[in-house]
Order: sequence, then structure tokens, then C-alpha cells
Amino acid sequence: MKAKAPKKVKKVVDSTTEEKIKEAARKVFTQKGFAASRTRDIAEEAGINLALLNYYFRSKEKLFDIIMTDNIRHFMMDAKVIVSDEGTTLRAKIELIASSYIDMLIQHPDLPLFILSEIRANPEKLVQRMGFKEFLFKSSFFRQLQEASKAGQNNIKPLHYFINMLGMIVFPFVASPLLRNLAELKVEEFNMLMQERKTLIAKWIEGMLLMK
Amino acid sequence: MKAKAPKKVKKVVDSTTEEKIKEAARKVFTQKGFAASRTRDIAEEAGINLALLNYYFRSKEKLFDIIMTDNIRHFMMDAKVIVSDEGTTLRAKIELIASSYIDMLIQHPDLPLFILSEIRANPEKLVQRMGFKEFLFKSSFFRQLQEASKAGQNNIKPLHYFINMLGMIVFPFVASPLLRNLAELKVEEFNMLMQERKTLIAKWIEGMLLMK
DNA sequence: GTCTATATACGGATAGAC
DNA sequence: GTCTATCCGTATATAGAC
Repeated sequence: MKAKAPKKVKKVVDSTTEEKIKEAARKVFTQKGFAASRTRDIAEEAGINLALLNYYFRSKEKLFDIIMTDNIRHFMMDAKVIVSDEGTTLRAKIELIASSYIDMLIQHPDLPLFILSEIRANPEKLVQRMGFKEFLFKSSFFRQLQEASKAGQNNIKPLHYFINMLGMIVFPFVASPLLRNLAELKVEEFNMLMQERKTLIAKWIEGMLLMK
Repeated sequence: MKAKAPKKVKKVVDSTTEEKIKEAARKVFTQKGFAASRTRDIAEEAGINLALLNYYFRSKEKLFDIIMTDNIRHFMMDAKVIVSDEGTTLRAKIELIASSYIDMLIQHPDLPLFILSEIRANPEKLVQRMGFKEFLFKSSFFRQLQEASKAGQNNIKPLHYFINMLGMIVFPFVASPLLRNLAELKVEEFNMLMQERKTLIAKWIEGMLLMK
């Protein structure tokens, strides 16, 4: 009986070489973007040799694609679940979205700027992959938003509220280097500020919806 | 009397070679960022030769610095003036800021993502250059914001409102490739949507300030 | 699978003719 | 000032030994 190369039992702590490279790639790519990232840096960050990177992933671009798909999925996370839940109020949904996204963004603060930058560089390729459109507008969330918007009788398109919600959650992270400097906040202070927004955002949006 | 090289009368239509290169550089850099931009592309866009670019600007980085300084100044535009005006109400200031920024952003939609990306790549270098901090917090605008915030008695930091205002203005442009695809909007339709926000934003912020 | 050494491509910059 | 041709560093990718 011919012995195969020992296939590692996997995922005790997931530090196979492949996983190490991916982790390093995620870090470097997300911080500097595709063009400014060097495969050498990724290899070094992973503590392995440059040749090995190509052995596992063939090319910088292939590696990038994997990371990007992953990041996008990460960014979409529970959004789909929350947004589709028929059993919760609009207010509850917004609170849940704000809360879980802010938590996630505190963990991965440069994810959004990274994704948006790369989308700009490659719109056709990436926008589709997010697969958001398909269900957002049919979701429970959006229906509730439309109703609330209609009830307000101010004739404002629901899309505006969606943009505002997303912006209030995501924008501070996109602009954080600027804001942090402006207000002279340490990372920890900035994060506290973001924590405060978890409950505020839902309140604000609800306020907007009720406005005449 | 020794003749000097004929100094062009200048600025009839500002298409000196130098100006053409700068214009091309602004376009390419702003669309693709520093790292992904190739001097060859800039030269081609300007309809001149690569060597000429270096003749005028010495290096890619020098050229970039010039464009960036320019862009930042552009982005700061009348902000300082509006924000410092002692004679207008908070509401009027916000309306004016939203209105003039949205006009500007419709003209230069990828300016903010560009600036924010490059700041991430080079925080120390760029953030200072904006010279915002010095006066924002002492400005008439911020004082009014603080007062209004205090009057609201909800104990929310004024900074939150500032972030929200900036986010509501800027975020849609930062996320426009995504939003446009999501809502299936043509550029022209997207711009109309942004026009609507000119008056809405001030209303929304005022609403937030009045909330209990 | 992992390394060292090397081939190859690309992009920024310069030399030198006009 | 403007061009063509070329240099040279740097970054990706591969060959081949272990």
C-alpha cells in the first residue's frame, strides 16, 4: 500500500503554511491595497519564502482574488440574516446591524476602505461578487423601510435612509485617520466613540423617518 | 540685449505642456491612486512623451505631491470660510456646506476616496497638510454645534454630529460604485439623488440635535 | 514542501540627438 | 522643449537542489 503525503489533521489552530500565507496576505493587502503590496512583504510577514507563496497560489493576482472574495463575504456576514428576519421591527434590525457591524469594524477597521478602493479599481469584477442586490430590495428590512418612509409622508426616497445608515456606520472607519487626527483621539478612544454609536444610529434613523 | 526664451503669455486656455501634464496626472492619480498609476499612462493621457514628464517634474513622487496638495486644497475649498462665518445660523452653515460640497463632489466624484486612500498609505505626511484641526474646533460652526448639542440635553458629543454631517455628504460618493450598482442608477440619476440631499442633510442634522 | 538562485518583465528615470 | 533609445532598479515568477 502506497503511502500518501501525510494530510495534516487540519484546523487545530489552522497554522498550516497555506493558512499562514493567507493570513499574511490579508493583512498586507488590506492595509496597502493590491498595487502597493509586494509579494515579498507577504512572504516575510508569513515567515516563509517568496517561492513558496507562488508554489501555493500561483500568482499574486490569484492570491489577491481569494483574499478579496473572502473579505467581501466577511463584510456581508450576518447582514443577510438580519435583513431578512421577518420577526423583528425595523428599529431592532437597525440596532442589530449597527451593533454587529461596529463590532466587526473595530476588529477590522481598514476593511471598508480597502474594499471600496479595490472596487473603484475594478468595478465590474467585484461589484457582482457581492451579490447584494438580489435580495436587499426584496428583504423584510427594505419593505419595512419603505413603509416607514411612506408613513412619514415627507416623500423622501427610502434609499436615502439606507445610505445614511450605511454611512453613519461605515464612514467614520473610512475616514478614521483623518478624524482621529482631527479630534486627537487614540485608537482606544476612537473605538469608544464608535461604541456609543451602536445605539445612537438606530435612534437617529428613526428620528429621520418620523420627521415632517 | 539678450533675448530670453519666449515666456508664453499664459492662461489663455492654460494648455501649456506643464498644465497638460498636471491635468493628466490629476486624472490618472485620482482614479487609480499613486501606486497603481504609471508615469507612462500619465504621459500618454497628456499626449506627450514620458521623458518630458520627468523633464518638468523630476519624478513621479514630486508630481504626485503637487497634485495631492492641490487636491487637498480643493477639498478644503470654501469650508474654512463657511465654517468661520459669525453671521449665519448653524442651519444655514450646514445647508451651505452640504450644497457646495455636493456640487463639488458631483464634479469630482472620486476625490474623497482618493484622498482617504492616500492618507491611509501616508498618514503623517498628509494629515498635517490639510491644516483643519487648527481652526475647526475654534470655529463659529463648532461653537454653534456645541451649543445646540447642549441645548438638546441628550448628552451626545458634538463630534458625532460632525461625523454624521461629513458622512452624509461624502459617503455616498465614496461608495458610489457600490450604491449605483445596488440601486441600478445611471450616473445622472445618482447625481439627482445627491442633489436631493443638499437640503435634506441640514434638516436631518437639525432633527438629530433636537432629539431627546 | 521548502529553500536558493535566477530568469523575466515592468516601470521610473536619464542620456543625448534634434 | 521635445523626442528616441536605453539604463537600471525592483518585483513577480520559475528552475532546480534538497
